[in-house]
Amino acid sequence: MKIATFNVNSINARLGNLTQWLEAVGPDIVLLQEIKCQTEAFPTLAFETLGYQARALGQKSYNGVAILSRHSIEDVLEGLPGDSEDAQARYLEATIQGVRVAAIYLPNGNPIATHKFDYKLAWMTRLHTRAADLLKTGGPVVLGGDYNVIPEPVDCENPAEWQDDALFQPQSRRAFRALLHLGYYDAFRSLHPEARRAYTFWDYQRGALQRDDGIRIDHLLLSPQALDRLVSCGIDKAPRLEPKASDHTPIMLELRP
DNA sequence: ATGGTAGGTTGCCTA
Repeated sequence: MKIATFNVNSINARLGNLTQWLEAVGPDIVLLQEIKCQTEAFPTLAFETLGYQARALGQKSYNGVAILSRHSIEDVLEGLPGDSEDAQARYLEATIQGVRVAAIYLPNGNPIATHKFDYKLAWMTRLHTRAADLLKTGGPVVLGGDYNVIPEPVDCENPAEWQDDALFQPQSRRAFRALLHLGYYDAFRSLHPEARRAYTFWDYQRGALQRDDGIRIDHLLLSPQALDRLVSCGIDKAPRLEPKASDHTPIMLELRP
């Protein structure tokens, strides 16, 4: 079973790019972020035509997550537990073929001297709690999404450039590491410990793509039971090179049955 | 030190 995560930066702006990629690659499950539309406005029909069911959790203008699946989507959880006041659409969880999956759009957190960074860290604390609960089920769990965290210096081309950025702050990196210490595995890093210049995001600005000035911030975290089934994991750079591309590119893994 | 690009909304915010 192939599971991918892809921050599309507007589902409507990316409909052509995304459907082309789905047809070319044929993932079983796709975890989407930044759909940037309201739940009811999600273009479900376009995906049903390609054989995918869809579940979305959106809001006006910003954020928004969704799950596409060739298999039935069950036991959906909308929103990250832990703060009933939080209206931002950043978390969607479901069971597909016995695997518990989550589409995560972790807050960016910039600028760091503002409440936005506090919100990011608080959100990561809530994610930690939820991730711990999911581990206790003892089943396969795949937490995929745009974590907005550069885990290590090797996960960016130019660490100095990110020194004052929320994505590379010690607190952000520590909170990401804490998820691993719970017992989760970074699928890409587990299989490719020595990989360099393995990026999932290149800014639209300053010719970042042309200079390969990227960062690895889209991650697939696996419970031990999912890791046991891990066959492969890779970043597909091709979509980022297409016209009208998202600033992110998908990362995908395969689980054996 | 600044501003560069993209998307959605609306006269600007987020990334």
